[in-house]
Amino acid sequence: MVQIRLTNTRTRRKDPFAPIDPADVRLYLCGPTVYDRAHLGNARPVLVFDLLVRLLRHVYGDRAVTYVRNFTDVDDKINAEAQRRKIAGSALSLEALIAERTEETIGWYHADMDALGALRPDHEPRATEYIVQMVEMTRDLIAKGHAYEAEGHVLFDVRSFPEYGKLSGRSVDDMIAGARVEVAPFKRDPMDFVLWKPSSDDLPGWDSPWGRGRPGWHIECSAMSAALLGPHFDIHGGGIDLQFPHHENEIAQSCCAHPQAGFANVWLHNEMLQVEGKKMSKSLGNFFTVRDLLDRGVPGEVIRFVMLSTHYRKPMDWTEAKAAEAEAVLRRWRGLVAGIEPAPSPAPAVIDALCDDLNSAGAIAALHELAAKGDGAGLLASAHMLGLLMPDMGSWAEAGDAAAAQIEVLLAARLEARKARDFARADAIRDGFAAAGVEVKDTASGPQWSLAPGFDPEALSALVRARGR
RNA sequence: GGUGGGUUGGCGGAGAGGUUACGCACCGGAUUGCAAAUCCGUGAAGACCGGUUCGAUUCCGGUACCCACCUCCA
Repeated sequence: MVQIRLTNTRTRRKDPFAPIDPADVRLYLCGPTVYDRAHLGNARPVLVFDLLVRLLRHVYGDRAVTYVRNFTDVDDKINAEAQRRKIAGSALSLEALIAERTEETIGWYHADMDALGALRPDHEPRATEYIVQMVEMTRDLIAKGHAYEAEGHVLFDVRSFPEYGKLSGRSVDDMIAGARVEVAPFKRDPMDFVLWKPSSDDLPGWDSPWGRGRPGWHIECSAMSAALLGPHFDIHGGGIDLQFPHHENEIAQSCCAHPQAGFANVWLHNEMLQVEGKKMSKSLGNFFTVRDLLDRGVPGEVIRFVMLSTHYRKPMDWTEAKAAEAEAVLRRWRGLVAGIEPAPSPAPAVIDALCDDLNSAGAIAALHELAAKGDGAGLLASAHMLGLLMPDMGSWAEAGDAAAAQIEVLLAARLEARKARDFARADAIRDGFAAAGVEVKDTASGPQWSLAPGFDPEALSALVRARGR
């Protein structure tokens, strides 16, 4: 069996991956807060974990992997959006407005991630479905002396957990010295964080031993991972920005609630996304969602390819140039594998690259080499390993039947003109193809065509009409 | 101020203590009515300063610059 190696944030090393139970490899990815469309940065951990899950299933078997990704549907941003709709005159109750907002956002999220070829996780728990478990875990943490109640809040006592800060390499004292922590008067220590907080009447809330309230952000992942994967599982991940405080706090909660379990063995964090060399932000005007790109005609497969062409632990720069290059490569490859059945297994070079800390860029290089050798079957099987060249994701690269028929007619006319040595006429058709976004290649076995990025069906029709004159 | 990451050829982007990464672009050749595509081939690199070593772009130390996190954030 091949050996997978992964860089573990906890150990700061690339370690051989050894599952707790090879028959049930368990992963948890921190999912989105469902208050708005997913932006491009949200897609990165999804694609990294998608690749990881595909690799784990390849190595350990399709049924031997359990992949959990949550939806955070308790959040002040969701509440704010619901309140905005209420103020705007909605007749629905606040609870109904919140449900409406989260439902539609989850629908968008599924549609957008599906478009990128990301497999759905085995479980997609919502925070609101696990309030009971969160309350129970909070109660347990108080009983074990790791949390305390103060003014309707329940706070985690960071000083009760000596390991606090280990994941992110910080010490509580250093962080306090940084003087950027919010000091609430009822906290024993400025770094203590909220497990439960009171809700006013205009906010969603649940009954608890500490009154009507709602959970803090971090407790949901501790409660849901324990419920679905158990207190000890294999891999936990997300963006590097979650390393602190979110994952640090999850570790504190889970390890204190289940002292012997160990929580997640491997912590996997992806670096952040940039756009044209700059941080993606609303203020810089370079902020966009996955849907924005899809609507602009950038195929999901192209987004996926660009994302995978940079190693997950490096900052990834989204540029128009990369998208154009990716599109050209995918068109060429799709042409190469058209009508070919995939080989029985992916190329060893591709598996080796992926096993080496998910070296997707190295795997893509190996795909290039397969393509250069003309090994279409190997290319197809190996690309499938990366979720590329999938049969159901190629419609963007294909012409409709009508366009195909028109192109065939024009190709026949050009051939006729060339036979008659009427090169002016033949070249006019060729130029027309180029203008319409149809790429024609004259090969030894006759002309082959494909669609270029700017394909224009109108221009093609006009070309057919012009030929009649 | 604290923590972590980065700096590779024209551009993108990997691995490896010594042997071509790979892709795009460029250049030369084959091919073509001329092209495009394709094929063959050439060239081009590792921020800076030290150290270890027979040998470092790869390991170690320092400097500079960049980025992220430390506050909701993937």
